[in-house]
Amino acid sequence: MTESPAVPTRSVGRPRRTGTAGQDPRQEILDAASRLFVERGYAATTMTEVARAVGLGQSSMYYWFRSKEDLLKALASANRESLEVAERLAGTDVPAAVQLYAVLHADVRQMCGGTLDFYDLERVARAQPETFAEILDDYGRLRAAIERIVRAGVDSGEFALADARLAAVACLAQTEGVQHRFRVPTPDAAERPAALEDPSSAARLAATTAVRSLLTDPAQVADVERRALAELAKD
Amino acid sequence: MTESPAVPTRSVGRPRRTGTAGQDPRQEILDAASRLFVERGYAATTMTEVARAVGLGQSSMYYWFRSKEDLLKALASANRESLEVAERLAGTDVPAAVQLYAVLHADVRQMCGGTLDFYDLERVARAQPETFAEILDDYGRLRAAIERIVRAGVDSGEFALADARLAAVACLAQTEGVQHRFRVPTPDAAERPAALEDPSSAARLAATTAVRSLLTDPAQVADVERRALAELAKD
DNA sequence: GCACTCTTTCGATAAGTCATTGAAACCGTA
DNA sequence: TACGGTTTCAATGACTTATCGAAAGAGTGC
Repeated sequence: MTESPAVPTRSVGRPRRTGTAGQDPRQEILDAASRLFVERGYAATTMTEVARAVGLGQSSMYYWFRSKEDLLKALASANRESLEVAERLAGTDVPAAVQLYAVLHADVRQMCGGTLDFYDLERVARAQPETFAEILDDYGRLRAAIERIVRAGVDSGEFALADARLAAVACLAQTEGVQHRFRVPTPDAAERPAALEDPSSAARLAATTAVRSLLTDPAQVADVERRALAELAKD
Repeated sequence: MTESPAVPTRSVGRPRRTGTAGQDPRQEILDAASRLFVERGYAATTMTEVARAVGLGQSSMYYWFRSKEDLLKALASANRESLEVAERLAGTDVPAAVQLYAVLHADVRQMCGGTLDFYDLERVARAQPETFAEILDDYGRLRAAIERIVRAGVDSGEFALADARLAAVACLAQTEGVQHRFRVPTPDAAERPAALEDPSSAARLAATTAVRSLLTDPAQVADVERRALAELAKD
């Protein structure tokens, strides 16, 4: 019986009332919070509930995280995958439509894959701009990148004439809206369409819709999608 | 001095500590709440703040409204203008693209004109389905109406082949997303584009984008817009 | 002037939230 | 066995929504 224990239950510090003991409390808190945030949403989840889920008292939560917002921040994947995609494709001769599709697809996939509703995160981030400076900054850079791509597409004739700034806002509104609808069942409680079952499907819907709304020749959207997915697979 | 008082200050019931006296406290509460919800958002506004704004004590709020959600509900315009538009155009020979544009335009205009963020309202409504049954029901009917229009458009050849259910979700995601971005400054704190200054502009952006993403021939969107706005002006 | 009702407001209070603080409990080690 | 480091807890504060009974006025009939 000299095996390494399956449950190390490392015992440092005062033991818990519940008797439980995790090997990595911080991670366990993140896991539980992640689960609960998905189930009930950020605002409706209390620190007491998260604490109980990992066998801790409410006040002990604040040993591992300074605040509830801190917990949220730790769950928010800071660096947007979509930004990396945008920067990787920036200098290349990949058509603007393909670039836009790839960026939007990556954006939606990441948002849907995470445990947080984008709008929840946005609300808290806007209330604490210093704490979430990195995330807010990333958002601005993503918007600027999309704006550049749209402008390039208009110049090359791929996209119909449009206000690039407005088009970028519309693209992001689309991705964020689809993300929300992916995460939250429709208000009328109708079942979620099968095509919104997984993050990739949601990403396809949002990217296809947004790119199609800009294309001069919408028939090309299938081709654009194919090439964009190929680009994304290059990682 | 027998003039009707400019400020009736009707005096029924125990006088207020503040000395103030409104002629229609319920309406004054709604006005103050409306203003504060726009400024700080629903969640961040406390009943105490609303009470103070109208010169009442916190607990007196509950004489006029059963709860904070009740206050929200009173501010949420129950019947969606967009639904009336959809029903009015339903049987006519107005092209599907025009119908869709008109419905989405009306939807966004109403959402942006109101004082509540759609997502705030949705969150509360989902937590209290019985109380907000009417609103949730309206949402379902709107979605169904959009689905019908999309289906008709695909049949007539105006729209490219699409899953009507999914397309409807994408349309609503677009309108809701644009509404949110109209209401809340972009997270990166960049100034709001001039074209998002008023509800009608936001409505045009969302409707144009959504309809264009469906049209077989996107060049027709200008014409569709013209006809749709003409239809809306018929009221 | 005096009860009586009706409307409206208030103060006190309950229960639940996030967050802080100082003490307590356990480990390893000198 | 005393001491420092780590982790937990109980107690508590400030703030929130919400409830309750009492209180303060107007109007009415007498």
